[in-house]
Amino acid sequence: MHSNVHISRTEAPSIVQLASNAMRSCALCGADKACLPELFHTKDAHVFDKLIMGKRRISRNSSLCQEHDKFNMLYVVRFGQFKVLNRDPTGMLRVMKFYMAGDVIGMDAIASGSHTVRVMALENSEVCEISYLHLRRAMCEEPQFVERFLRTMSSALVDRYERSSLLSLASLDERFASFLLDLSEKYGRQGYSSRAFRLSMSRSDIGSYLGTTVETVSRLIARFNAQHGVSINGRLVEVIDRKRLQAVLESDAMPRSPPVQSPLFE
Amino acid sequence: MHSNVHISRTEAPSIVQLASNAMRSCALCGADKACLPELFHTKDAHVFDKLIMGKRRISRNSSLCQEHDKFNMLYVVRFGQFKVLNRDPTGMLRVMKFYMAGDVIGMDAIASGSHTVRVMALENSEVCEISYLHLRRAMCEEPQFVERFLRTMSSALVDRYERSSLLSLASLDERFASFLLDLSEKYGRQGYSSRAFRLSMSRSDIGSYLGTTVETVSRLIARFNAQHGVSINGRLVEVIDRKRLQAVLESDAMPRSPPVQSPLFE
DNA sequence: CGGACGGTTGATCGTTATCAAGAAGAGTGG
DNA sequence: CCACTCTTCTTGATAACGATCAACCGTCCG
Repeated sequence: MHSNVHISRTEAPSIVQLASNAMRSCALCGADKACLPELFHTKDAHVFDKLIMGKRRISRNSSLCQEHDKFNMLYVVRFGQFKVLNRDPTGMLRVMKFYMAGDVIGMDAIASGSHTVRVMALENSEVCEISYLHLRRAMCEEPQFVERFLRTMSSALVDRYERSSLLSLASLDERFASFLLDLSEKYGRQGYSSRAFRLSMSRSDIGSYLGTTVETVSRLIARFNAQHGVSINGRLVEVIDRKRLQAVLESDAMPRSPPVQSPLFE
Repeated sequence: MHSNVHISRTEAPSIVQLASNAMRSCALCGADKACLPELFHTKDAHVFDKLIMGKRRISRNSSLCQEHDKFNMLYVVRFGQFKVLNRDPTGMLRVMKFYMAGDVIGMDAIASGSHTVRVMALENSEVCEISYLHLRRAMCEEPQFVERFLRTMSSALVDRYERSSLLSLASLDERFASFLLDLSEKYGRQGYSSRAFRLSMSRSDIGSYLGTTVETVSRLIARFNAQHGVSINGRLVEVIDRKRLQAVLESDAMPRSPPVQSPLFE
């Protein structure tokens, strides 16, 4: 039935794979549109090329790095997807974040010199390795590089409130709608369809990310298919009626009451 | 009764206040022990001093910065405390983080050039203003400064998973225990007592941070006083039995304990 | 004094975790 | 290609936890 539902996601990478070992240049890399949205800039391409130490394949379900691994390299996702696992205060591993092409991995480790989270591939993936040592050296020589890297870290900071914000939502319907819309937007930005895409994570990954259980995710999906303008079949997602999906987030709307519980002032 | 429960927290700052306008040097600043745990390093003090553009007082319940404010300055908390408010996907403001002395504020804004969150003082507070322009200039001149700043941003990254981790915890008991232990540890690192301290945030701030309501926070406190080795009276917290508090988090840590599951009964 | 605010407590109801079982895929080896 | 197994996913029944609504208390402030 819906067994070969790959859409077009893996096509571009698969073409590039053959040449990938010989090809270090970002300018020539087939992934350049999706990749390095902040760090990369065409006029710096020659500088940046020197920093790419190599590429690394990570097969589905194996880890790019984990807690306590020594830190040498930053990684930029070339193609594929990853999940970030971190321990909650009771010691359970939870999914904190999903990475896609162009995302920079490893900046957490700069502070302590070793990685703080496990990063696991959701599908067969490839990353570019960037030597942190070389990057720092490059920053001394080309000061505009400093600014660029600071911006990259800064937007990672902003981004980290995302799941925290999502978990603030009282109802799971809101969380799930928010999750889907966010994914859709990310696929859109990558140049894929934001209307139809394939989930690369399991139901239990979704559950972990949303702060709930597999069973509830299953029920959410059933209910969203029936009521909220999407069609989720296996891992294939189709956004039938985006407005209806967005409405889940706006339903809470009490017309114009101050949404905060902080004192009025001014 | 417990009306003047200030413990010793504000003493050191209050001594410094008088001289604060004249005194820009980190080396002379009374807050130096608590402040700048990463960015500051004694041998760089002379460089760093040049970056401090001034100090700024923020009175209780007013904002240091908010969404869309233009970004010029980073701030380092000199004394006092702040909460960070961010909008969840439905538009409600939620408490994402509490800042204490030494924390660096504003790094989110580097990417976009404007602030992304509201930062509000929980008590009368003071920050050092650091010109981002000057900081970048300093980084060009003194390369080891780059490394230091990257480390500061990196540990901010690690830190941002904290609330996300906390909200992953299923039960509110776990979240609240985690919250208290974390606060206790932070006060300890600041040189104050980790056994007794004063909450500077309201119950509803706590509720927002923990992802619950004021009422539930109230009930949590009552129950924790009775059962979990703490005494919380108004805003005064005393950790009576730390192990008991920690035990709340360890309840389900190990693989298989012997609960009641047996189909046989007597 | 009255009103606003922060905090506590009570009663009720709904959402969601949990336990349990079964269905559907995916991988493996014959 | 099929039979087997293991994992992932779905569905059902039940109970508990926490949100919600509502009332009340104490404090601060004009």
